[in-house]
Amino acid sequence: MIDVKVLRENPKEVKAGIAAKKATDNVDEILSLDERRRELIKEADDLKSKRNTASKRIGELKREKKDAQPAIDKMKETSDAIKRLDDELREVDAKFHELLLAVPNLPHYTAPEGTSEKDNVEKKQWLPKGFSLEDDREYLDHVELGKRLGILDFERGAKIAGAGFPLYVGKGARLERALLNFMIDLHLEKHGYEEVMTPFLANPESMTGTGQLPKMADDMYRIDRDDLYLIPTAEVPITNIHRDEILDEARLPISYCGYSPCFRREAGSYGKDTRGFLRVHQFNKVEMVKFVKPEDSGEALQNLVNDAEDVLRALDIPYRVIELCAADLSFAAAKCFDIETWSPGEKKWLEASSCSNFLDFQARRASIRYRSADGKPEFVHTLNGSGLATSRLMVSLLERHQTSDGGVRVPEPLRDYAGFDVID
RNA sequence: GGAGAGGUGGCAGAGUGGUCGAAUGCGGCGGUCUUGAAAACCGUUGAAGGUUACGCCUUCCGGGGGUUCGAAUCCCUCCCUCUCCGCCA
Repeated sequence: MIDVKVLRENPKEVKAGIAAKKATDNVDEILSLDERRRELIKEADDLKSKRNTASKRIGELKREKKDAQPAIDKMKETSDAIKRLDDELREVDAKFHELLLAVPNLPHYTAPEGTSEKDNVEKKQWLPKGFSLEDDREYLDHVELGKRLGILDFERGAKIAGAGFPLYVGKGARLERALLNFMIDLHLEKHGYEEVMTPFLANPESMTGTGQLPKMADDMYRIDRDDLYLIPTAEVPITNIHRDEILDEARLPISYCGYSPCFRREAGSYGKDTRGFLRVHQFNKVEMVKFVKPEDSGEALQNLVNDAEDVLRALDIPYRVIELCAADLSFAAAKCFDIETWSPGEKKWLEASSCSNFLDFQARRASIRYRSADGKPEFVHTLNGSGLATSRLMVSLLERHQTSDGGVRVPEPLRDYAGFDVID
């Protein structure tokens, strides 16, 4: 959530940020509601002050066994007036909050300008030794490989739940599990994260806290009778661990890492990237989340990206890092780097990670604060990044490490986890 | 799922219609004492909003709504926690 004070004082900047994100500009409406809201608060508060004084007086009269009726009759009018003002305030305030929650985070001033994903900036490319993107070798794609080796069964997954719900079989299932465990252990042991395992369903408050609601409502699976959502990412439960808390300054920075399945309806993207793992309704992901002091979030984002990259270097998988331009930033993000892995079978880059700095945007929505040295509670900055999502990572892994005879060589760091060196 | 009990400040725990933002204890912070520390004693110690100034006002006792001149206290509703029973990985 954006700071109302910023909105009041710099409406032009806010409008520019909204425009850069190609979001709906409701700034003027918010400002007029804010003005009305403050008028009502002032009027009501003044009357309440009166009421409190008179109320005390009535108490005194009663105790002295004097006639309090005239005072009570008079108070009735004041009370009615307060009720009317509070009723209107409630309406105005609800609308005000609703609109405020719909304002996206503003792009960070260092985020590249741009009008679409075409303006994203490639920051780096990492290729394994001896690997070339122009390799003219014939690569089988992951769907073909998975079928031949009997490790992925998309047809039966579809039978069980529907298209986009993958079924892993045999060494496929075990490789997936190995991958997840390897990534989690790497982040815990080498990068200093603390592991969490969270609920995979979350309530509307949590979804609003991280910014999935209200905007992404149609992209989530919802369990109507319990008013719960299946999480689209572990970012939601992990960030909400500290919702409505004031943390001790000494506890920061906090770095959590956790596995979760992710559920996405992918509404509106039917027919796009439908093959195999490219776009699925359920996938596995290891997520990293950080809570830091405001002055540390810039550096924390760099570390987050590096922690994710580390996985790919260890697995010897080609990747590149992209910085998203303002127009391509998600609703809550101020700055974001995507990591894309190379798919030799598809001959294209696949988004396998997204590392974002939200500044105080989520913290404000979820009320996550810390007590600073001078004793005043302040909002933390939150960040998160995939480290990484296995679905697309699995595509790159299988295709990149396939052998000339149609098998797959398991990257060295995964062998102990998997219990085998090759799939053939 | 059924029955019961309960949700109050960082924690524990009083408070059943008016002087209650809320006793008391613990913890935290500051001070006195001390060579230093402990103990003891004294003081202080929540958040949000409004106004704007460093003062005043308002709100907040699980969430929401209501009754009343006035609600932590009464009513309705939802959520959560605990105990017992049932079911179950």
